[in-house]
Amino acid sequence: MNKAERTTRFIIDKVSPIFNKKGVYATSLADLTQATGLTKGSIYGNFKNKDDLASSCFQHNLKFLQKGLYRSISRNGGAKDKLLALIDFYRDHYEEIVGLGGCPLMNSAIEADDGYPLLKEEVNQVFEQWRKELINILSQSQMNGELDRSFDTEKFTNTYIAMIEGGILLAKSLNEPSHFFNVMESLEELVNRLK
Amino acid sequence: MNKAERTTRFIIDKVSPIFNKKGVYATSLADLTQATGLTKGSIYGNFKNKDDLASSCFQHNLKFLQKGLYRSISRNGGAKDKLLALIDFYRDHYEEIVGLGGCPLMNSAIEADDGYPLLKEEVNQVFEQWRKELINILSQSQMNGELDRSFDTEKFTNTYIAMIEGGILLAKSLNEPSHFFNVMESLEELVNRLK
DNA sequence: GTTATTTAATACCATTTGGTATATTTTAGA
DNA sequence: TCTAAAATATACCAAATGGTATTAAATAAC
Repeated sequence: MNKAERTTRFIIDKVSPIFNKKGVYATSLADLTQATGLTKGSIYGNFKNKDDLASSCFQHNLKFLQKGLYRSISRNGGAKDKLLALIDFYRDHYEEIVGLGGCPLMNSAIEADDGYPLLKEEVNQVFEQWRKELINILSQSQMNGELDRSFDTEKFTNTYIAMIEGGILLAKSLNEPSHFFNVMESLEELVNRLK
Repeated sequence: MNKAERTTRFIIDKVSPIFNKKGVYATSLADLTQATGLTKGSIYGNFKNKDDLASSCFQHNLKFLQKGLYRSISRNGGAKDKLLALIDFYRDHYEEIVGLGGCPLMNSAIEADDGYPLLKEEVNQVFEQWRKELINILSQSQMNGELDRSFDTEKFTNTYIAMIEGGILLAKSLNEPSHFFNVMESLEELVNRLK
């Protein structure tokens, strides 16, 4: 890893939480130079522009959650086990997510949704990827006979995602982690009741 | 209603959806003059500053949803009926909410959550008000005997709110209303299953 | 219709914004 | 160690920002 790669990573490490907390637009270059201790010239030597940096940071912020997703769904067991494992992942890392400024997918979705087409496209891809993976394990579970064939996999997937995101929103806003754990309990019951 | 009041309302009408879509910070005074056809001097004659205007617009954007809440919970019947009525309200007005730029509570919560303490306080109050009202009708329902006394009213309330907000987020981001209706179906089943 | 007052438009301000061309320093290879 | 190349800092720019003091116009009371 040469110098440039090292600074590139350094910048992403320092800047990612700021983008996630304040939003890309509201974060000024001055914020970035202050957070990194570098100058504008240095930052723009490693990134084409603010959007380029923002995109890298978005992907970086997501890596953590994507790891959790893939670790959960690649575990042994049926669909229920995987879905419960993912719930546990969110439970175990709730404080970490809050510390980083909340779910980057939600934050970016809100910032991007009316305007900001570049970021919006990235957000959509991640949402769709998430949906696809969940629908997939539920469908497989239907073929295995674990779940009934009449079961609406997409509907459940949308509900599952909505509960996680909505739970984070409510709990983080009110600074009351128990609200999130409440929602995760409900979701757990929903998963356990699947058949 | 004198001239000043009329322009004040006119400004709020024109500006509220912009604030909700773009966010307060990302909305420039130029956006405001363009949207209203008025000049900065005129706008600042009616509002102390941008934050003052943003606060008025936030309240204005919420009025619509609050009306839906209070119409639903003041209807005749038990807790289930009220909760189902509110779900129907969100179903019936989903497109309207999207057209306005999404749920103002969610949008403002995300923008306010790290920094922007003024808006954050308003967001928290609305969230708490919503929670209070739902917990209230569920508690009353427990006393009436409609619901079991062991039932966790707060947990259900948090889940209910999370599903609505999460559903809007997912569906609006992917521009797929059916995702929201999916989540509302799940929520409806959850309510119907209460006992 | 005249006038006092309220409301809106104009013209301006200092500051900050994202971005860049150039100069300097640091790095790494010979 | 010397040097070419790469990485970083400096100094600058035009445009846009939120905000305001002042001027002009519209309103409402008499």
